[in-house]
Amino acid sequence: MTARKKLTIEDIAQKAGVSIKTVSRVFNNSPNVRQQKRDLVLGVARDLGYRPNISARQLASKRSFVISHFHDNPNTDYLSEIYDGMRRACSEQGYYAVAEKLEPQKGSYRPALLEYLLRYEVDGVILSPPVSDDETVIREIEKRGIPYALISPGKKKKKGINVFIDEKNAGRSITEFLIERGHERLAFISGLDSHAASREREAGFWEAIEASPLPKKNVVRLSGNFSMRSGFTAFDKLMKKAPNVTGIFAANDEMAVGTIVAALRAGKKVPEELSVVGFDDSPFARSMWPTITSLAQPVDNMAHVSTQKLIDWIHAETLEQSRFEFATQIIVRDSCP
Amino acid sequence: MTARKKLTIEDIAQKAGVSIKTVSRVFNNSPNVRQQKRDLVLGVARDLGYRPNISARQLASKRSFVISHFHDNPNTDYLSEIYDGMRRACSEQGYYAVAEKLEPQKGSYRPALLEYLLRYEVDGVILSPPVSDDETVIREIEKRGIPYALISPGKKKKKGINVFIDEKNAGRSITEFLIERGHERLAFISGLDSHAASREREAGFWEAIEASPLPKKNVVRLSGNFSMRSGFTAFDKLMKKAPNVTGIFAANDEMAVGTIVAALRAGKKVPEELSVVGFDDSPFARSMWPTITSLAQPVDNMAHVSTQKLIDWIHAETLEQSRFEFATQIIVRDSCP
DNA sequence: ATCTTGTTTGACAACGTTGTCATCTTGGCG
DNA sequence: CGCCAAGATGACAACGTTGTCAAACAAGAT
Repeated sequence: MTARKKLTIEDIAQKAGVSIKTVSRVFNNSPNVRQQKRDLVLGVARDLGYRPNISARQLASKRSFVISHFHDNPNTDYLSEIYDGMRRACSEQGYYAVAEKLEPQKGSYRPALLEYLLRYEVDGVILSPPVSDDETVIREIEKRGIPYALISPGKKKKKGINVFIDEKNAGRSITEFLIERGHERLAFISGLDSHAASREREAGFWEAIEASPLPKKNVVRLSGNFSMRSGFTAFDKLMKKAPNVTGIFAANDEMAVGTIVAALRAGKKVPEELSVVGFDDSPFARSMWPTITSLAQPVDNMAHVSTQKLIDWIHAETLEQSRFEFATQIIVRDSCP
Repeated sequence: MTARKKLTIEDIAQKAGVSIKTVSRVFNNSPNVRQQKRDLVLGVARDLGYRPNISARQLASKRSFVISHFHDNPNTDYLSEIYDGMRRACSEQGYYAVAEKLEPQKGSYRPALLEYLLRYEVDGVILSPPVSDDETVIREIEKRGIPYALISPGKKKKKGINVFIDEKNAGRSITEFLIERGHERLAFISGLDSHAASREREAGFWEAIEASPLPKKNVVRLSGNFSMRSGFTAFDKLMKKAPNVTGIFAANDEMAVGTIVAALRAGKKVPEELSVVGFDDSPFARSMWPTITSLAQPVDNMAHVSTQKLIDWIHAETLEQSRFEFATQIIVRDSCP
């Protein structure tokens, strides 16, 4: 049973009574094959359990069938969701999904990236924040004519695929959520200003404030860096600056956790005395106590779609639609019910 | 500059004045090549920047150059460390590292795993806990003659590579650490009993207790499931059962975080009134407040070594040493200084 | 019917390696 | 000095696909 003979395109061709080239066409969705033959070949292939040999394909077609995700974000939950989405799309199409971490050495990612592109001759690249904001890297990839997708708050000028949520709008809507719950003294804890996402979320926050009757002096802005620890620190500073704040919007869930921990330590009850909302709907948000109200973005799906579109692009060699916006959702939990 | 011609083995052979077969031998570390020629070829290859074409290699040698990590652990920090270690080892040797998540459907992982093994014909497999404890899966892999490595508390009977730490000893030593700090009323919060690692850590805990003068009635055992939330719940139960406990050993860091959060909420000061130690030295341990004393295992290095040894095994077709034990280290932080 | 044009099909040569096997060196030994 | 075994080298055929191009076929126009 182990010694099952390996099937080749030739076996299928013979069994179906066509040439190997026709089988090849069928498996590549090439045009100019009669529907009847297509079905026949597909049927035979399914019966015998045939799968095209990836290496031979690579060699003959000079493509690598590798899609590579370059990242430099320490949030492994986020990365793993992206990888899952990629993996699904890749496996549907017989591609390899690989992930490559970029070490931010002296602000330049290029050595590792170039080495990689050359070595594996990847067919497509996916970038996630913050490296997806790095113009140099994008130029480098464009220069080589490699199709790419950015998961990133989209500026419209890029050539590649761009999947994104409207970060500003999302920031605005979760702030409005806070305001609607009756909070009149608010605080925003920022992430790293170098991340476009953080800036956008903050812009949304201020939009909501402007649009509300709340006086600006009731509002405090603290800077964090996306880490749990920075949420913690921010809370302590907040208690000095504005101890009567009742609603906090942290630019991600990790900082929200930090904030809540600090609040508990300081004897503040969450959510009775202080409401906190986060962003990302990470596993933290579900497993913290109290569970955290957060803004969810469909990361897995974004990765899936971007990979699919990337593969379409590779095949078609032309890109019709390049920008894909995704809807977000506020997940209401205990930290701001 | 983009149009740099692609180099093949033939170019190197010509430039070095040898046959392509000799170049091939050099790049495969095959025996029977004079050292002088070896150096010559290597030199030419370096000068020209030649890299063997992976697909052609795969096709000709009938190997896939893919090492696949199968996992079913929700801890993405852990997984990502493993992936990093793998990736390093793979890239040193021109292999692909891929990771595949297994959905535990009705207790059987086989469909996805088999599909994968057949499809990509992986050269080697790495399993991490808990799937590394699944005998069925291991048998399935052995049946196909695929070299594999287990990252797992090692039982000695397996055929494959086994990298591990002595979980029991580690559990014992961090418990001793707690006892040495003068704690006399202790609690242990377990992970999932289905994980060998959790059982071993607990065994170590009890060993330390037995070896100490502490009466067993001063010791409480609570069951958790490795989640932050379960640490939280465990603390609440603990306060009912044994409110005067002063030292807690949680079987992983996430539960330690949960425990500390619950303690803060209950108004207990950590570490002044309650010390907590965790296990794994995950990013949580560093970013929580207070930072968490934890037992670190060299995951990245374990993954790196297991991948290297796996590749050696693939090349040698025989395995000389199969068990590799790694040292652990207690990282002292604020939660139990 | 016949021609034209476009669609469908297949034969065969790539693709860049490694495996096999035959041949050529080298060095030790009688 | 010649012989032999072991080591070093190379020629050439795989490996399983896709690309190219020519041939066969179908359908519509004349």
